[in-house]
Amino acid sequence: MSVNKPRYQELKDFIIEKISSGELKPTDRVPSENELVESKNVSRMTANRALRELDDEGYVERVAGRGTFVSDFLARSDLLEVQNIADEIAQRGNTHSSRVVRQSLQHARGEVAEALHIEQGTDVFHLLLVHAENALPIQVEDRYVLASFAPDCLLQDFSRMTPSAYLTSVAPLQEAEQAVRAKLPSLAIRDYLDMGAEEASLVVIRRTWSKGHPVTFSRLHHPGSRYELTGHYTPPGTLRTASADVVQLENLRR
Amino acid sequence: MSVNKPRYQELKDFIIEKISSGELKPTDRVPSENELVESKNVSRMTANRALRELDDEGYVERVAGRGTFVSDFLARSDLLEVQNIADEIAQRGNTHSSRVVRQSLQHARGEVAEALHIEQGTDVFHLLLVHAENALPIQVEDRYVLASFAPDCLLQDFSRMTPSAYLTSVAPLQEAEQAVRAKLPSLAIRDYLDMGAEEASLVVIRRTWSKGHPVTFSRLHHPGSRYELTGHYTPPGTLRTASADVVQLENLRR
DNA sequence: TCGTGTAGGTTGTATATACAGGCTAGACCA
DNA sequence: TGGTCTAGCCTGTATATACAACCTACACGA
Repeated sequence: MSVNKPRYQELKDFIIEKISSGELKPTDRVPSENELVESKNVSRMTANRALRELDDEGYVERVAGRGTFVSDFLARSDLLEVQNIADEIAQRGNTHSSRVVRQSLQHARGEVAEALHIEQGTDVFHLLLVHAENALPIQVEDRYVLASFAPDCLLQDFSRMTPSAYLTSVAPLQEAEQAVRAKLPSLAIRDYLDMGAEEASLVVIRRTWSKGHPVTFSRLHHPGSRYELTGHYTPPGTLRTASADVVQLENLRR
Repeated sequence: MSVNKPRYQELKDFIIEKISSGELKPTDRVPSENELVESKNVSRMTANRALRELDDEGYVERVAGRGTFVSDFLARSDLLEVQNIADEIAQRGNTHSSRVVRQSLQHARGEVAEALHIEQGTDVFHLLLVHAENALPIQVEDRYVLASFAPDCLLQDFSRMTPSAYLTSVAPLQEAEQAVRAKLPSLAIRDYLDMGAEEASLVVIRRTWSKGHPVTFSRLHHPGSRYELTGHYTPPGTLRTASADVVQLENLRR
């Protein structure tokens, strides 16, 4: 254990703690370099390095002349881009619409309980939505949300705000894990997505964490003939994604 | 155009240029901070920032007391990890084997010519391999390689070294773009992969750049019932995460 | 009232300096 | 010969200082 960590790292941890605890929310102003010089008794260059690295890592955004501000997760995170299909569709200049098929309280069982790290029978909300791009169905969102995480989930109108937008408003999502599979769709899925008989579906299975615990588990079904996931790599290591004209999401990274 | 870029950025560009031009190869020693102070007439802190950021970005690795060295692309790039299925299989402790179905010179047409940004009829090598994990077929690699990029491609024994390992030995691959799709396999693919009649395939379509030009285009077909792509995201913004690799489905079968 | 100008805070960069700690080759000694 | 020690290079961090550019609120004047 590094008992003696560098002072710039202490500063970074100090800021990160304020962000992840909720004391500092997106768009909030972060102490300026000079304020850190005062309060933390460090030189300005040390404060500068801490804030600059937090900027590089995406925690904050800095504007010369104005200050340093907590990043707006909804606005800039690629994680969110992956999650919110409404934004993806809007980015392509198309119209998003969605239909809520189910919005109910259930007791978690089997795979869902396992994925969310909860006991069998724990309360979860079950959401089933069909998302459409220009009226053409493009995704079936089959989602389970830990009830204790978002108690007022049943009161939301998810035809107006997507579940992922709602969930990120409840608390910042801090980690996500996903798997992509190819499957033949069930009859129900095929029906929702208006798919042909000889068509495969692309399924994204995703789990999202907040504050160290998984809070939602979802299966996103897409018609294989109309949907693809795209990714773009630039070495070394880091992946960036760009929007394309086709229906797209992005996956992977390093 | 930013005529005046910061001096630390000039230093970074200077080093990156030496790396991508091949003048500095993986594991080669990079000029030390003090050497840059001398040769570039900057302060040590400026040289330090340049080298430290190159380290953060993965271009180089620094060892206190020894120096700064060019990263070994093959050893650490996730781009490579994603590409070389043999390594992925080995990482899971399993045995990789592959069978070369086709290894021939062709004239590029249609989609291939378009993907590689070349004229119709330009020489390309066509490779078709079946990769197996513990003797179970897992991937059909259908790859086109720009002939001028790797002239001795037909002489290679790809049952011993995978095409991607060979290609990265010819020149570092600097960029990759991929799309993931779900499809019903053709009869040939289904046969190669030993798939059932009611099974979808997961297809990764990838294009890789070297020195600013696309040099290979490939379609990687996987059996949908046995394989998935996984990814792991950690916010904020920078999806700097675990490798995106092909993983075998185990307990997730239903 | 409305526009202009500016003072002062903020980030961005660059330098000089200092000390700590890691690593290695070569000097030195037994 | 073989082991030890150290000088000298390297990175890692921290500070003090300086100047530029940017942005905003507010005072000022037409």
